[in-house]
Amino acid sequence: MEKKYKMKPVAMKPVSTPTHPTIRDVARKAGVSPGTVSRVLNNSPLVTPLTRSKVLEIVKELDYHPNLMAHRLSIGKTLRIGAIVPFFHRPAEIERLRGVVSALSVTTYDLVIHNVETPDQRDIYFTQIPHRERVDGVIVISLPPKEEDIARLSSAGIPIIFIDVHQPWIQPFDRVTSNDFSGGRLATRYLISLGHEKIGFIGDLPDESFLFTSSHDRYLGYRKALDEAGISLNDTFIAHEKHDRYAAHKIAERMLTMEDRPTAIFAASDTQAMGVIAAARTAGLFVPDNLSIVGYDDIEIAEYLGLTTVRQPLFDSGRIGVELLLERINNPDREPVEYTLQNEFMIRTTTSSPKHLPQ
Amino acid sequence: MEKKYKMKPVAMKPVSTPTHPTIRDVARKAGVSPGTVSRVLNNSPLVTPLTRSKVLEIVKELDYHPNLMAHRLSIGKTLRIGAIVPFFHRPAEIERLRGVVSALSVTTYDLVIHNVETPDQRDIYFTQIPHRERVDGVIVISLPPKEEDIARLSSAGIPIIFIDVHQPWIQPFDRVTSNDFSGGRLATRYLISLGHEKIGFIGDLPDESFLFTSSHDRYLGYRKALDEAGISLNDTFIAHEKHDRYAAHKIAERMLTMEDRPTAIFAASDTQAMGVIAAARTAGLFVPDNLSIVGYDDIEIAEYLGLTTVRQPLFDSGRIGVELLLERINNPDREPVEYTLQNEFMIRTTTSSPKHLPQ
DNA sequence: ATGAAAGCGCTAACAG
DNA sequence: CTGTTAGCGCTTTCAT
Repeated sequence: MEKKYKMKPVAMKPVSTPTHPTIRDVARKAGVSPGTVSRVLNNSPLVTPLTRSKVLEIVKELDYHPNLMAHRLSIGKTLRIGAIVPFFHRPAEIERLRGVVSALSVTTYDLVIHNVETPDQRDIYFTQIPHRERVDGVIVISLPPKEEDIARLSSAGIPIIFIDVHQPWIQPFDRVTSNDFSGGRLATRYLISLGHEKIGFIGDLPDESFLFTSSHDRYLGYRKALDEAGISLNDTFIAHEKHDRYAAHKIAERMLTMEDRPTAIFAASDTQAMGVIAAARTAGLFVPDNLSIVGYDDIEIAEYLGLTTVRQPLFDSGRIGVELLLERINNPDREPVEYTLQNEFMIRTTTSSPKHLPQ
Repeated sequence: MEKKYKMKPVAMKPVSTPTHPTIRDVARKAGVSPGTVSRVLNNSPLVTPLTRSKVLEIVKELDYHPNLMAHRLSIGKTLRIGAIVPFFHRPAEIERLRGVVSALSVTTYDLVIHNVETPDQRDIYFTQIPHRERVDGVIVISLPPKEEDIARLSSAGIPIIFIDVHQPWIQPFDRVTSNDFSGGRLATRYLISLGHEKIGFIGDLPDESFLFTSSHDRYLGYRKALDEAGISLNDTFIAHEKHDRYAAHKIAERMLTMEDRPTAIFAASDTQAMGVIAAARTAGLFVPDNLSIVGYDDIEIAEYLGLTTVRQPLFDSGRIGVELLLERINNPDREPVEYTLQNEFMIRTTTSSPKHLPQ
């Protein structure tokens, strides 16, 4: 009755579904109780060295591995961190993610990545992810929630850290930021200090769907610096285009072939600065003698290109974001903090004083 | 006895640890059994439309979300896919990962990423990850296991797919590949067809630690094409350097300033081709008139640079990898398959017939 | 220091 | 169709 297949004991693929040893198997074989096995596995001090070593021996012998899901259900934590990140192939986001991955890799937390490329996806993730039944905390990178999402997010009661998000309504949350306005001002001031007065700006289109603010803030910094230097704004030197090398290239080319062209261009990102560099070449302009170029971000390729740029600590933003998040997980009642990272200005070879060519 | 704190029922921060509604709460409030709630949640056809809607109503009212860990423990699956990927900031790996993320985003599986930057990490992940208690399947990207790992990997009995791994000892596993040898041959043949005979090659250093083969296979393809065309190998036209723009730049510069320099260079990756482009500029050579350049991969920036290159379907490799993996998860006994993706040759503007300059 | 037993929240027979 | 009842594998009091 009990052994229908007694005659063919090896019949049903015994290998392909090898039922894994559980904590009970270990316990039985070690001659202890499951509780004790659990204790040694969790480094409880309440076990005799002898039993501990005995248990560990059996663990090795059976090649036992604890069941993750059972563990997590039992302790009431998911040990998962969700990351919501837009355009996760972009160099700057990748660099932030690397910081996150790196910091998380030395913990027991898993990272669950959600890539956002459309506003729809953004909305989905912002409503679905932040539930304690799914993750213990979430890291939002460069992606502002809508103001109307805030209530839900905070009532979800789950720790959230915003990296590179500046909307005022996220103040109830932890955040790590850097100052785009001052970065933009810094870059522009440097060009001014070099003697430039005709300074162009190329940044992103005003963004309705994602509410990104970086490019605009850098633009405001640019205006501020000009204003402080008493240089009046020239609209033909200012362009807002898609965040994209091509678009930057095209518009820079137009700008550089004007009668009265800028002698320097501040691009709101290194990606766009690359477009400007190429445009200079197309226009027959030497960098930096005929045109100075400053970028923003200091993505990996910037150094290779010799691009002068405003370096924001991308990797660190991810790393520190994780740290703050884990702190909050352990101490949910702490006041929200904002951790501001300092930019660094990287002077390389795409900038110089304007050389006056023989007319 | 049972209610020690009867007099102070609201005392201990009731908000910061809001105990979430469980399936029982829903059941009770809806006047049904937990089983029934579970059924509607899992779209079982065995529920009356009436009770279903009733239950769903309560679900919404209570803002109930099922506990992931409990669900997964109960069904005996982790619903997790592990990805082991080296140098996950590199454009080609990112593109593969994007394919993976994209394919997984429409499933219930989570992706757990493990970034490998050292042989140690590789070893750790190859021994720890592949356990059914942790993930339901694993995707290995561009990272060959050592031969000695194979036994453990297959005896772990967990579905694994290798993307871009060519070692013969992984044949027991599913894999998606593209043919680097034929890609290298293709690129070189094209240059030959253009009339080039002095064709340089710049590829990676022979790699001891990770056993990467792509660069070497492309090199073999290069040699094959030359051989087929009856062109004899010139050692001074061949360089193996770190996988890196700088290194490629430097070595290309040396190559291009030789007395007898190549008229074309095939770089084993677009990244290295970028170094060659820059070196040409440094050396005062116009591309393509004075120097033709072919890359490999077709990473995003290649199109922008107008780089002629061998396109391998990176995104698709990830996407298809996921598909094959999920198929195997559902059908563990299927024969191992190899899915070979076709390369595509992208002719752009860095290649032309060699122009004979006036000596 | 260790064992026994209850329970984490869900699913899946099994009855009815 | 729905309710009841065992688990899934681990942790954690509570006794001893």
